[in-house]
Amino acid sequence: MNKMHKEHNLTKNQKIIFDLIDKSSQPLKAYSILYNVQKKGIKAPLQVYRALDKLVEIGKIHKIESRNAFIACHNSSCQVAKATAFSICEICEKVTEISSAGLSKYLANFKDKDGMKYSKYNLEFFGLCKKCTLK
Amino acid sequence: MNKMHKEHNLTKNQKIIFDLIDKSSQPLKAYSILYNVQKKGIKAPLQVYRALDKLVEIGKIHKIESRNAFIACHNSSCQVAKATAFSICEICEKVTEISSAGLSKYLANFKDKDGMKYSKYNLEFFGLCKKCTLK
DNA sequence: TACATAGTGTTATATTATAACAACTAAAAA
DNA sequence: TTTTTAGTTGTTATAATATAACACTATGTA
Ligand SMILES: [Zn+2]
Ligand SMILES: [Zn+2]
Ligand SMILES: [Zn+2]
Ligand SMILES: [Zn+2]
Repeated sequence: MNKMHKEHNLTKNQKIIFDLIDKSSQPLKAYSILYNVQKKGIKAPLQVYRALDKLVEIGKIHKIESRNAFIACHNSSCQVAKATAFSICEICEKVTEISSAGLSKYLANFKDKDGMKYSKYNLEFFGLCKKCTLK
Repeated sequence: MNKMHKEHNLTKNQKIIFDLIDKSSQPLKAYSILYNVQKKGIKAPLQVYRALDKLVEIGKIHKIESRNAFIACHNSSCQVAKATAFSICEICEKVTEISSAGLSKYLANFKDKDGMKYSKYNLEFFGLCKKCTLK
């Protein structure tokens, strides 16, 4: 069976956990994931964290650092595991992955004072989502 | 006594903890701070976290989200508490606050697909610092 | 003074994450 | 096929990070 670019054969635990995150409309926290997959035989935190680590590594999910939560990648899984940007609503906690060619390009090419370029970044914007702005 | 713009009279605990962070060459973690200020009478995690929360709020320090660690602000304390950018070395863990007018401007004006602007952001770049690049 | 606001000290507890080790599985090398 | 290897699993225990709740104290302001 020939693997396509970026295709990863998830293991059982990885698949269970990815499916849960992927179906969720908001980021999920590790222990909430644990609670939700216990009926499927995943009993310990470490089983969850191991799957999360792997899924992050291969770019199927991203960690929202300011929230200690995990969201499925929606940028075609994900050319940019190393270059992530999110908007986070400070009221309802809705999180959206930003996919902007302009932004990616700007940040990928950003050099600091010393002329140093970076291999990876994570950007989190905070504000109010549309819904919460109208309230 | 008239307060100047951005001047904050730190309380005893806030001052102890700010001084420690300010003197440190790298970001400090909450429990390492606790350990280091116990001789000064700060005995419990909550005393540390309360001071940290306040110092973050007024922009004297920033939290490095991906590291759960705290660093003193070096952008004149800090016009940009709500707009932070750091570079993080993935080998030696050195963290530097980036102060780039171009970057600030770009991000402050960034609008997503829906034309939404954000009131706040945090950006963390990862790579190798100069020293570690040469090794 | 009286009141409000913020900070303190304390104990207990919640939440997030990793260490250590034995066992299993799949794939690839011999 | 057997052997080896790398990766994953299941498990118990524990480390690291962060907050709840409550009584009390300081400080500024009306
Ligand atoms: Zn993505
Ligand atoms: Zn919202
Ligand atoms: Zn700053
Ligand atoms: Zn370095």
